[in-house]
Amino acid sequence: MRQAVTSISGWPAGTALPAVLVERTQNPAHGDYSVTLPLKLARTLRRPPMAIAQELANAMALPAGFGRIAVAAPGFINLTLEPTWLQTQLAPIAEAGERWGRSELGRGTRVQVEFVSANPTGPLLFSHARGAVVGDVSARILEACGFDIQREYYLNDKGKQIRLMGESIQARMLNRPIPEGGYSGDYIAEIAAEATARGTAPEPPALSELGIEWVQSRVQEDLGRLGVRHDNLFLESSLYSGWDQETMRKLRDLGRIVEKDGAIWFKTAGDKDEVLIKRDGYPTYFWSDILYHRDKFEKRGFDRVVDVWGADHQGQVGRVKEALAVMGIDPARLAVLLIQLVSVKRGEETVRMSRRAGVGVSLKEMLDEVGPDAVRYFFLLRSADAQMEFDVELARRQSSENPVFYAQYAHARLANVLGFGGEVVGPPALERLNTEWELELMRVMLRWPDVVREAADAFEPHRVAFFTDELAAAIHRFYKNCRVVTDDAPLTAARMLLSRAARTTIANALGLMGVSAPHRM
RNA sequence: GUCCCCGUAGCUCAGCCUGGAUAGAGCACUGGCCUCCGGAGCCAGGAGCACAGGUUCAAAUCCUGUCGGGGACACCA
Repeated sequence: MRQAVTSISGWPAGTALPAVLVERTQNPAHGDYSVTLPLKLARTLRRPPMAIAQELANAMALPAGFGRIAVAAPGFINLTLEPTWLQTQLAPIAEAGERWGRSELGRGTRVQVEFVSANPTGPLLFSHARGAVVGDVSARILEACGFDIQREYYLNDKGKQIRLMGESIQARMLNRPIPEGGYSGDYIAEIAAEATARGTAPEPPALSELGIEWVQSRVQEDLGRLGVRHDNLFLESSLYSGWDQETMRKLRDLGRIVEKDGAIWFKTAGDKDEVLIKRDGYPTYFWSDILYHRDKFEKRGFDRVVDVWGADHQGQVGRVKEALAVMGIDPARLAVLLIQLVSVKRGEETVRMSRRAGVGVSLKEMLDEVGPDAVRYFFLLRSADAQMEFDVELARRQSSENPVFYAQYAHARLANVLGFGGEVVGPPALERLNTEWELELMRVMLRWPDVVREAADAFEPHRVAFFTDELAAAIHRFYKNCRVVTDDAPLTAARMLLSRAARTTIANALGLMGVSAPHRM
């Protein structure tokens, strides 16, 4: 938040006065907000920071809600929210219900979030779930901020790997050795059995099609259990019925296409060109990515696009953005979230997973073992750009050591006490909500709309998880220290209202993460 | 060799973008708390910014370098 000031002594005449930036304090002992401008101006003004702070503090006009304004060494201005103001916020929060924390910042801006998009050559690995959760929750957060969101799954339904899968199934059916680089997992045998049962011809094209269908139904099943759904399935093959030639023509006209060594290349600004169509006639992933992203922006008209990719695709980001820029599409409209590797720790054993290596623990297995809530919450307790270790034993523990239970229990406790308290009689004595635990709880939950907005701005869903953890702690402390239902009717009514507002907030936070908010556990 | 991410408590991680006032949490460990709305909880305790320079009134945060872990640099997908 910014405050305007009309003058600062010593500030050079004729130049614009700086806005006074009011920031949240890191330490609650210093109040809720602080201003550090005096420290920053001290040198320019050649005045002691404390004197500037004093002057500004006297001159500042503050919005409603603030009580104390204090100057502190070496030159801070500290602002504290008035308890009476905090208390009046409770009814609106409880009243807003699911709308509490939502905003219209996006104003209908169309954003596509594309995530998972795993090759349909095998069931999902647990590592895919991280992208699924980050993508899904990013989409939910943007929706909460009023953006118009489409969730898309990009399906690589053509190309070498798909043919290879068909050949692998065929080999299985005919009891021949698996081809070089082919697929040999148990699911290939299952698909082969299905093909035999259906009487599908043992030829790669038909088998590839069946394989994709089989794998996709498993993928959808796993994602469904995780609470993740997509609005649109986009087929890579659809890029190759005219759009490719049209785009090729455009790039040719722009002088960006060269042919050499029997391949077709994209001329980059750097010294290394990139292959689009290989000598064997197959397109590269780069070419598909160009066609696909041009389709998103130019054909379908998304204002912004968020891609959730595995970190091993890091090298692609720059190239795709360059190609977009060449075609006149502002690359800043594309945001790529690179999801770092996940390893699974089970006791002493650690299994590292890499999409490329194609080995590891299946998502299905983890869903069976720890359940969707723990999978989602654990992924969200890490920022996406850090590698992480997933501790299975901790996640599956149905006890206090598990952070997902801590948050859910806070919700269940409030739900329980609200039921226990029954109908509220008489007006609440809001002014009596003045213990440190009650005020702390109010302060934490009033941050909720900012948390949502910041998580949306930065595409950082983990902020919601960390907020949830903090809120849960404030709820547990309040609950332990302030008995809600007593003979004192006005106080009971006030604490019931506080409980309702807090329950609303934590329910919304859990909801935004796609984690269930149980009324009893 | 070039580029990207990471290095914070015994372990797993926030905080870094936008520098501020004693650096946070969970797990583990130690000691307390159930006549009372749910003890899956609360209260108390110790311990940390990889290293070296620089910028600044102020550096975990910005800059440079070093070391360590992971990833990317294919007519692979």
